[in-house]
Amino acid sequence: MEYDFRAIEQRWQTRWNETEAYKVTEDPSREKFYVLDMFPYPSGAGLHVGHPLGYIASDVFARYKRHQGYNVLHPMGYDSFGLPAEQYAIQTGQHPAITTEANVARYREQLDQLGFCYDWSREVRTSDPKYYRWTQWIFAELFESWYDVDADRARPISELTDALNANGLTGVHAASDGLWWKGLPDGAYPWGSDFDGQLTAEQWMQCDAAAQSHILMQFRLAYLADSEVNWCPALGTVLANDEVKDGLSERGGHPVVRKRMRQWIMRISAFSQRLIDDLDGLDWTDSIKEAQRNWIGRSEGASVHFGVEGHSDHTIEVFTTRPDTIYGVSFMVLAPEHELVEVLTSADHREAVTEYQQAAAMKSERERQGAGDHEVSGCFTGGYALHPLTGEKIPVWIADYVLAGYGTGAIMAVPAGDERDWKFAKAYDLPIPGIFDGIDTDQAVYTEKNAALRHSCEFDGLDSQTAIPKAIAYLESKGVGRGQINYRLRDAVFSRQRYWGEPFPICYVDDLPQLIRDEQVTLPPVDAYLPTEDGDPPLARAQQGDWNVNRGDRMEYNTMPGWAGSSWYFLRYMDPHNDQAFCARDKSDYWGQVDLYVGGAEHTTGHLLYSRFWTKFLHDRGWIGFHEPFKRMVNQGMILGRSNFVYRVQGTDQFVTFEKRKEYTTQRLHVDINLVQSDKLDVEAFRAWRPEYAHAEFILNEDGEYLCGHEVEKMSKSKFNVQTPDDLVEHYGADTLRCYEMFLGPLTQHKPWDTQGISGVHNFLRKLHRLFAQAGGDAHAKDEHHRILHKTIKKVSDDLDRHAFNTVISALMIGVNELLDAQAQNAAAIRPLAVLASPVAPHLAEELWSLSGANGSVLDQPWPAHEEKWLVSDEITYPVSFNGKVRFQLPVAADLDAKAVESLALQHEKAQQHLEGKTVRKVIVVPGRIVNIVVG
RNA sequence: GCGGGUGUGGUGAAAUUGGUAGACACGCUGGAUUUAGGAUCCAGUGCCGCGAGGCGUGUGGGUUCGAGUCCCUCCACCCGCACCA
Repeated sequence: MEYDFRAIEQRWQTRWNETEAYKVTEDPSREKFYVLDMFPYPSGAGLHVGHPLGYIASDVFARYKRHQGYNVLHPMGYDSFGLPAEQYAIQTGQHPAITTEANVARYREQLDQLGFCYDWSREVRTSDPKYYRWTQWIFAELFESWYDVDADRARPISELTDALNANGLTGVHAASDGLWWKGLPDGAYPWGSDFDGQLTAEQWMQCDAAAQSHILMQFRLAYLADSEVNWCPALGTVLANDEVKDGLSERGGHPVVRKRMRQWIMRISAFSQRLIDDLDGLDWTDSIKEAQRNWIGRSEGASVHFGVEGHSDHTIEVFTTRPDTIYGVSFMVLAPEHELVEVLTSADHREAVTEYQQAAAMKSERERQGAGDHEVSGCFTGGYALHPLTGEKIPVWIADYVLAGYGTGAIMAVPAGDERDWKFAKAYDLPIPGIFDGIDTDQAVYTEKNAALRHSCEFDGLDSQTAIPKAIAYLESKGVGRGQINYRLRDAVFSRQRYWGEPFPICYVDDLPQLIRDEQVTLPPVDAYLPTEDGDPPLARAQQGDWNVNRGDRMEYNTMPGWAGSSWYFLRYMDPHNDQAFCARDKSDYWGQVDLYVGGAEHTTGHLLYSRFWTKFLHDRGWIGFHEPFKRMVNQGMILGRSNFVYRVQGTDQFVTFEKRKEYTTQRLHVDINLVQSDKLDVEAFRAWRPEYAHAEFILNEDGEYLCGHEVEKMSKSKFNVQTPDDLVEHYGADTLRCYEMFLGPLTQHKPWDTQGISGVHNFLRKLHRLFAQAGGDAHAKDEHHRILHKTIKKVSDDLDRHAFNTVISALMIGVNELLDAQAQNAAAIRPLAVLASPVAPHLAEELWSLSGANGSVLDQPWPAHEEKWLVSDEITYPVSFNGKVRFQLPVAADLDAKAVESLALQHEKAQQHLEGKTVRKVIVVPGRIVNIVVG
């Protein structure tokens, strides 16, 4: 009987659908296991062979856990809001929902043919109003929350209002921008210009409702503020930092400039320390954890206040990680945007300063940060700061290299100990006070921390490690500074000027945002998906009657960013149809954290950070019982494509074969891999491929063939090297593709895609099928068959436990080969093999299970346990080595002790040859492993 | 520059705690069968050597009876971050 994979796969997929084999429900009597894939954005291109790699791995693991008796949650859905559908809508006028629907259908078809064990009844789509209703709800909860720094958790805003009514801000540490009152609009507030943020209850009560609302806005976790954003004129939208690469938009590669806009912002910075600390408990790779830490960018140091000469009402606050070097300060630098530049600039420097500021503002982020070459530029303000310890006058400069967005936007420059300060001092001929004993900092900067300090008064003779805490204490005692921890992580801009995203449940009354909580706001239809002529986002095009809810003076026109919906989707799978809550607490208590999260490592830093942030928030507010979403994560490597090239002779229609390309001046062009077989080009197909090649002529090799060049690179449409799973499933079946992708190599490694090897895996499945097809009930099962089977059970189980899917396939191949050689024909005896194969080849496994005469579905079978008695053998073959080089094999009884093995080894005739004329210095016998004889 | 990772046959790779390096596959070579094959089966296949044997896990060193595995040095490549005070 042949292995008819088409019939088999069809039959069992139908059966699974009929029996709802993969539907799961909460069952407190069983332990749960949650296996999650990073859900895809349904792009128009469909899946290529790289996409399913992670899905297959997680599917294999989910099935394995199911066999082990776990109640396995393994859902799938779509991150279906996004830019490509919107761009397509702009070009064609087609509503993005239609495009998305079509793409989702295509994805589903491709996923279905691979036989995944997803519980599709739990499917989610972020663009479905029934889903984004709850994304909006979480936003609303964030809006209605503040961060209590002392309790280190988020709390309802009503509790802050209560505190303000009672005691003002006294005794309350609410996370905010440090100078929160500066963010208030101009208006009547019951305090003067010397207000320092210590709001009293009286002051709070004197504010009218609007003023109070503005004050509360400074503390909400989702708040409105003017902020400098990455504005992409071509896309008409704001981009997150991780959507900008080298000053260009990641999607489309359009220029990005900085612009101040009123935006919704998420106060993720309040969670910085927890986002760092909680990494320790996660089973993620070091590189992913390190990327999280880098992104958050904690640094310890001190904030120090410098006086301003002639302006006793101002101080310049700086952040430094090296307060010990404070006596080495010879100048200060402010970011060009720093608010004190106005104050400090003297009349004779005003023109130059203004010019420098303008030049800096004109530059894009890209030019300012420069692609590697950090040119020194700056401008003296003419103003002076006063050293907080010596009272010395210190010139104040402005320069590009100080960033407005980090720290306080100002630094104390210590050229002796900081590379950038040193370069700046050299460029502008500023003094470099030597503060390190025995080190000539005129010649080179010294950034290490080992040297003793000098010319530093109370810190003289100390190394940095010792001096830093002393310096902080000293600054504190003088009232000019304090220890401080700084984070690079900035609050996340949450507004996008796009159509295809979640609308905010917000309207404005007198420019004050009002939450809409009693009714869901859904996306209104618009006549075009572009900004308005006034530059408002596309939603501003909606007419009054187009909104299903229309309140206040106007609705919010922005939509939420892509990461909104993807930050909590793992929770919705637990309770996907709940219309009373985003997820019932008893459901999230049962399913809990994701036990295994599988996805690519690319672009995940932001996703993980935001998802962890929202999880912590929902936990703080008591909506869920855990504070990290993904306990364990595995990042699959990228599958690379193998591209083919043709070589066009410059300026002609002639194409020269790979071997002769050097004889001409040629242009290397990607050619569709479907026109190439084993690097040989089908020249007729090539002519037919594109009109410009219709008259192509070919310079062939000796064999009369056109040979293409090749290279391994990322799979992409533009490189014509995309392999879709569809052809392979058609040709070999889903089980073969599944096994092959697993067999390719370690899951986490990048690897080139090469279909040549697929026949080997297909062959294995055919042999497996043959093994069961020829087995009968009355054949005799020999001990050897049991030994092979139990060895395989152990190996496959161990390898699955450690996610070594490639060797799972190898182990099964070995088992099948050996059982065929040993003529194992007893159906009952080989039956457990069907269960072993079930995670990787589920369709065939069902077929084998039924071929072996068993009832029911293989899915419901417990995972076989190996029996130790079949693994022990009564004979062991020792490799015997001399000085570490193996010379012969020595079979002995397994229960022989080391001494006896040693003497047998030494007596062996081959041993005698190697011992001739030499003395035995030592004999090492490692029981069960090896014998090593040291001679000399 | 900083951080993370990877270097093993012609190719993808295996070797889980230091114990026979190259399992399992692909490819290749030879053979059988076949009208033919990109089908099937058998044998061979790390390199050098007729052979005995020697050499082999990016480089150089170290620890050890024994190193792909542990330590140090250097090299190459990939990924991430990057004027972060």
